[in-house]
Amino acid sequence: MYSKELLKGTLKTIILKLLSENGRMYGYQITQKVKEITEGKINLTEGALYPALHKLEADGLLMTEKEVVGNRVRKYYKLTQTGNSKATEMVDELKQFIETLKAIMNVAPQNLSWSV
Amino acid sequence: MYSKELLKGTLKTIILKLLSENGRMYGYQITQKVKEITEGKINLTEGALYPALHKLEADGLLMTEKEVVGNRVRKYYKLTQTGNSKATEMVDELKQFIETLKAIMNVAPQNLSWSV
DNA sequence: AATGTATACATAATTTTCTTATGTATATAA
DNA sequence: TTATATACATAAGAAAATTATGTATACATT
Repeated sequence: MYSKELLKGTLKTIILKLLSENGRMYGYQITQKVKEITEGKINLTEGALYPALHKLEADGLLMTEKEVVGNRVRKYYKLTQTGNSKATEMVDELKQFIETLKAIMNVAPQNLSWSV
Repeated sequence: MYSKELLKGTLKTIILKLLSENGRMYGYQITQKVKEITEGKINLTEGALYPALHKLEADGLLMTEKEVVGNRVRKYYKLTQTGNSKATEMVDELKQFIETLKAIMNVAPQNLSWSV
């Protein structure tokens, strides 16, 4: 498990990315999918996930469908049209940010600018 | 410029990494160095940087040296021994986290598990 | 002389976004 | 009946940023 604070700022992008691939998903399914893909290294907590989903819905990026499975109500989320383009945008930005971060993390140790 | 929220959670690691390479740096220099390495894509604000530096010092990861340059006092930060090992640790964790994020961002579109 | 920009530090108010804890409820296995 | 898994939700609190502001020096431009 990673230090929790690394996840900050990336949660919404992760949600949008998963929905853009899977069409529709419900909350618990998202937590399980993330656990699966990351081999348990990222564990989405409900206290982070549900408020994020509600925020994305309130912002018009997601829409919901309720479905009764067994004796329970599941709430499926899927991207709206706006959400779809926003997903592409945010995923692209995150990918670029990742490259930028790598640039920082891999700068050569010591300043070699004086060497010939 | 990236959406600001992406930086969340990575600032301290960036600071520690830069200090582990450059020996010692002062605040303003750190902002300029980040701007340079990232080609302006990441812009550290003072409101984020200085509190982070103070926190790292309070936690014993950084120590300071004041130096008068011209007519101004510069405050140089450098890693303590604890800070040094912590830097390595946090950089490693961030690198792994980056790989995990990439795994999420690059999962194949659509679920192909039914295909032979 | 005044204005703007760069350098250099700092902090306060506010907002965002998490963590942690808690609550409700069904289903199943031990 | 107890624990675990499934499934949702929210409230209290903490952490970490943004935005705004303040101080001060130095230099270039108007």
